[in-house]
Amino acid sequence: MTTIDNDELLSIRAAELYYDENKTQDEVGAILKLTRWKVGRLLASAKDKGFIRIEIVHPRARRLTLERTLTERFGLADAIVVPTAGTNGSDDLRARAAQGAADYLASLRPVPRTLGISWGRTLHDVSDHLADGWATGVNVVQINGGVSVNQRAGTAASTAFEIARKASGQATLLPSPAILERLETKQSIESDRTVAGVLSMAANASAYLYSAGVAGADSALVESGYLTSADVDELVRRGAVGDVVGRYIDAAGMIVDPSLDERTVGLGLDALRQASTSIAVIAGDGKHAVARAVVTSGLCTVLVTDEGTALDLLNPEFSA
Amino acid sequence: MTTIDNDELLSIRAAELYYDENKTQDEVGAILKLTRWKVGRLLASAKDKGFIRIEIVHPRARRLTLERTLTERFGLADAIVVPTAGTNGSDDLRARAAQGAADYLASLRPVPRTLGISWGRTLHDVSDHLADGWATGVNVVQINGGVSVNQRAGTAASTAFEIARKASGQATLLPSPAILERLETKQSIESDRTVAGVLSMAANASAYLYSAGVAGADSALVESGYLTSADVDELVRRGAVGDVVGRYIDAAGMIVDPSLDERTVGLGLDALRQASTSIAVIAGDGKHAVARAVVTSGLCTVLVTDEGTALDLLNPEFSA
DNA sequence: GCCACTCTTGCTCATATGAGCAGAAAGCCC
DNA sequence: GGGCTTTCTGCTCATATGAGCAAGAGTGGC
Repeated sequence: MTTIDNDELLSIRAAELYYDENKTQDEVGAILKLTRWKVGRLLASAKDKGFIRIEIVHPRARRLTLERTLTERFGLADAIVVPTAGTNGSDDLRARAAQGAADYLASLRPVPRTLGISWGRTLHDVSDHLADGWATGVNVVQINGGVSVNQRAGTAASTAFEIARKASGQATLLPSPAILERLETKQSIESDRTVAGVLSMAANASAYLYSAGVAGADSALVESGYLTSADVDELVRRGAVGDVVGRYIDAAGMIVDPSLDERTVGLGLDALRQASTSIAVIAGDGKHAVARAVVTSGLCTVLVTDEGTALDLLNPEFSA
Repeated sequence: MTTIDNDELLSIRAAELYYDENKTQDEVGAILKLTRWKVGRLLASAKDKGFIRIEIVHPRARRLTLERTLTERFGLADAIVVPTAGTNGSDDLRARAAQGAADYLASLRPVPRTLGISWGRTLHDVSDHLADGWATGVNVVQINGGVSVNQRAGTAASTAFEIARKASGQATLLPSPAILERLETKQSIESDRTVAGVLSMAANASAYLYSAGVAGADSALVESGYLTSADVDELVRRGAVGDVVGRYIDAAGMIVDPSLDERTVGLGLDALRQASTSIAVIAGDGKHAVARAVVTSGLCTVLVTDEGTALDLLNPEFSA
């Protein structure tokens, strides 16, 4: 038979009486024929041997310890980690992270005058979870192109409008495709007064909020028709792990295909890296690699993610 | 967006700081700008809304609340419920229950002078988990037949010897097949002096310890060759849910096939029902139905089981 | 607007708990 | 066995927490 230290067993019995039956340490002592100090010590030992697990089960709970470790390890200004426990599939998880991002955004001080945002499912979820009046007078500007190619892009516009409306601010769309076929077209559209104005507004935003996509056939850029899935396969072959504001990066956070990148309209990644507040919302099991690339290459100052992704980031596989 | 009461959210934030970051309620109050009394109240509300889950993770932990409910609901003398959390498959679960039964047996007062036992995988596990010297001078007697048909029955003997050895007592085997083909053979073997002696010893045991089998092709009685799987199928068709000391019972705890039962050697079920201490060890997802039959028909005074079975027993499906 | 009612808040006070310490017990080396 | 260190035990005392209460803040009826 398995031999277990007798004190260990006692500490379990004590924990059962103390936590499950809410008896006082004194009462537990009486039952187990121990002094109440001994009981206190047994409980303490059970705790630090990890036999007592206290979990906060709530969709809006957070994992503060993980958050602290993340900020320290990657030099972030802040991290928000939502728990995985009790989620039903990735939609649920994304919704939790979106809620976390919404809460964070609402608590951000100073309140940003202008908020630059990307678009996509995650951003749409964030707009959805923001409360009416989350702030007042925040203007929202799109930082990458994608209007009116199809419905998906339509939600891009509505995301911006929604976030702005709920903060009684103005939304400014970037009236341009995400990626153009020819460099010249891209250059001329960028020099158009309207587009240039939006881009400069985007460049001067006080904070950024964006998500990241996985490099794969279900990528938003493929669904929106800017790239074919063969294009994405090729990018993956060249090391792409995902896209950030329409730009494909590799594990080191470097642009995978510069010629493609030059034809992509919107804020450059360096602008995100230099921003004082740039919030990345990246959650889901499939996004571990992009999340790592974003965080390690300094693309964000604040990361909003889920427990699983956070644990993966802290996994010692890449540590010093 | 989902509307959640603001106090609820605050109580979650408070719980994170209090439980995960072990701050004092005062410190939490300072952070959330609340008085320490408000924090106390928020924590209390989080607790009773069930947002705080405290779990004791240890193979030898027990579920005292379930145990109490079981004893009350079914009028048992005692119940032992081992947790399911963290088990790897049914072997692990059975091992935990066996450990629980061993612990219970060792703590039983008064110490039984004679212990009647059945045999099978579960009982073997119990013998394995008993500590050397779990008691002194306990004699063990088999209460149902099954010696020397094959190895499985061989372990039947060793189970008895092991339990007795560890308590410095004698083991007495029941030298008879479990089931005989003809009633006359059964009657004559029972009247044999040796067998009759063992049976009377069994009938006078101060406590009984047995398990129950599921009525199915993998039943121990089939594996041991006493029944064919067709026999068992027929028993199932007639309402059998499982067997106890070699006797098949239905959901009401009644003998399914009296003519078969008359050819079965060993203690009758009524003897178990009248015993002052009869401990049933029944664990595993497949055994919910037998467990219910055993408990509701008063076959045991003490039930050792797992969380899943306990919850099934308390499931209001059969309640008043 | 005013009263009766309930719900919430901040308190006092009793109790439960953890830190720290001195003596007891148990190993351990010789 | 004697002296040594190390661990364990039961204590005192300071602190953290929960129960209970009275005053305050809302709320609805009229």
